[in-house]
Amino acid sequence: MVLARGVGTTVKRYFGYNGHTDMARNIQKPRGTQDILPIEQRYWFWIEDNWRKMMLSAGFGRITTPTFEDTNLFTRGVGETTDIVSKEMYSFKDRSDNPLTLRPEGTAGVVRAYIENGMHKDPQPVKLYYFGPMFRYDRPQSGRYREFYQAGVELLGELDPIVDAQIIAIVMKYYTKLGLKDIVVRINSVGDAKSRPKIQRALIDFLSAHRRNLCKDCKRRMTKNPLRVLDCKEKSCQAVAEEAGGVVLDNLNNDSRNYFTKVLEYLDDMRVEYELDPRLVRGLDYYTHTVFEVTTKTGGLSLGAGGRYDGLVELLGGPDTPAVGFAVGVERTIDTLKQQQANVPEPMKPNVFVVQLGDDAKKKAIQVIDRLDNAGYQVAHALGRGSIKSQLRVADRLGTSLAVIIGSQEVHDKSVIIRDLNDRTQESVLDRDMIKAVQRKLKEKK
RNA sequence: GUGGGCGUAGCUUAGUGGUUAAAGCUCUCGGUUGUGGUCCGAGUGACCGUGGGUUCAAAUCCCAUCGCCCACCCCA
Repeated sequence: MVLARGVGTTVKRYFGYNGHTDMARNIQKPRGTQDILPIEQRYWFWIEDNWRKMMLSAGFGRITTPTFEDTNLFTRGVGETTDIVSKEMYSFKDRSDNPLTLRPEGTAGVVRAYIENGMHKDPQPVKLYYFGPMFRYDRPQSGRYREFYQAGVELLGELDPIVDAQIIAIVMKYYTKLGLKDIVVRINSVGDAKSRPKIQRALIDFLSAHRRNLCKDCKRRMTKNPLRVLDCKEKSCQAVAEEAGGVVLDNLNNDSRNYFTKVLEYLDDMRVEYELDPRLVRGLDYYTHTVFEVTTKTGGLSLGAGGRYDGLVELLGGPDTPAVGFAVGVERTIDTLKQQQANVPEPMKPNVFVVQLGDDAKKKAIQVIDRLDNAGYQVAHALGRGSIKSQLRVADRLGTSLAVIIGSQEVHDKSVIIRDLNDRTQESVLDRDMIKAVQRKLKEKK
């Protein structure tokens, strides 16, 4: 036996063939992507349905933009120095050498559509929402994927602190409606375009003075993107970052400060619970004024983030237009729903199961299924199975409480058996009374 | 891009050099006529991630590689 095994090994080595060719090797999903199986879909329905309902009732219209766009949209819009653009984009050339990129975020595309479709000529503000996949070449880890979904909302064409507050209020209401507990929105202001240079200068001055206390990443960030030092997690930087947050607020110009104060006032009036976080900074270049991020109170990954971006429309070739938006991180929100064991509705169970025995009964079953379906019932069956036993086992597994059973006797009698799967009682009714009988039985159960 | 952990059946795992790789769950069939959940019986199911090496002998030891998970960076 040992010998036989040895021979097999020899053959394998000699021919270099192990029964499978390279072509037969199983293909796996690309790194950082996921299959969302039927059992998971209840969460996705829940997220999406609530988003749609909330947005529509708040007067936002759905917009669907392309999954890929001209690469320049993102390099210009998101900012060349950002990590997203510099190292996380799925960029490629199509067969005509057009430079394209799978969208890494949703706002740039919406703004492009706003401009391209002349929506700046519509009554302002223009209120839009979307739901769809985004792509970033990240290293996957918990709550992070290369293809991930965002539910987003954008309000363009209005500069008023009330709309910032409204967006925040509406997304907090959304998270609450999903069933999440202990969530909080952290909020900050990064100043308007005019106060930006002053803030930058003050910040660089301040950081330079404390250079020796900064980590090497922050020394690099200091000049390139000083705001980013504020949310450095390096312990050595914490103290400096804390103070630097104050530097930003101190250097807001009057407009920015007043704007921010107003936003906070409105939030208080709306009784939205928020946390002022002078160190909150967003990773995209286009933000101005208000920035905010939603997390659970225990911290962790952000469930969504947003802010005001008054310069973006103009930057992308449109008229000078203020705007504010927010994006929900769908996977992270679902993770949190699970962690908190939130009450997410289960998919509808079938309420009637049709069992058939024999060829004639199977043909009759098709008609019975159709009648039940037309009467509005969720009908399940296992027409491919023969025995009553295996069919009823399926009915059990599905959790159906009522079965309609058809054998050759019933075909002959123009009747069906209606069986209550909970109390194991059953009765025979004529075909023409079937719907009525089913209706009565299901009513009893409620 | 950097660091750590892990890859055995669809799932959860046992098996650390020696017969034909083991179990639970799942799945399929059956437990005498046309009746399910529990129970009982049987069966299907494993390129032991992949490639190479060491050895008489490798799931087990070594190297490489790929994949998954986690953390950093960054971000939703």
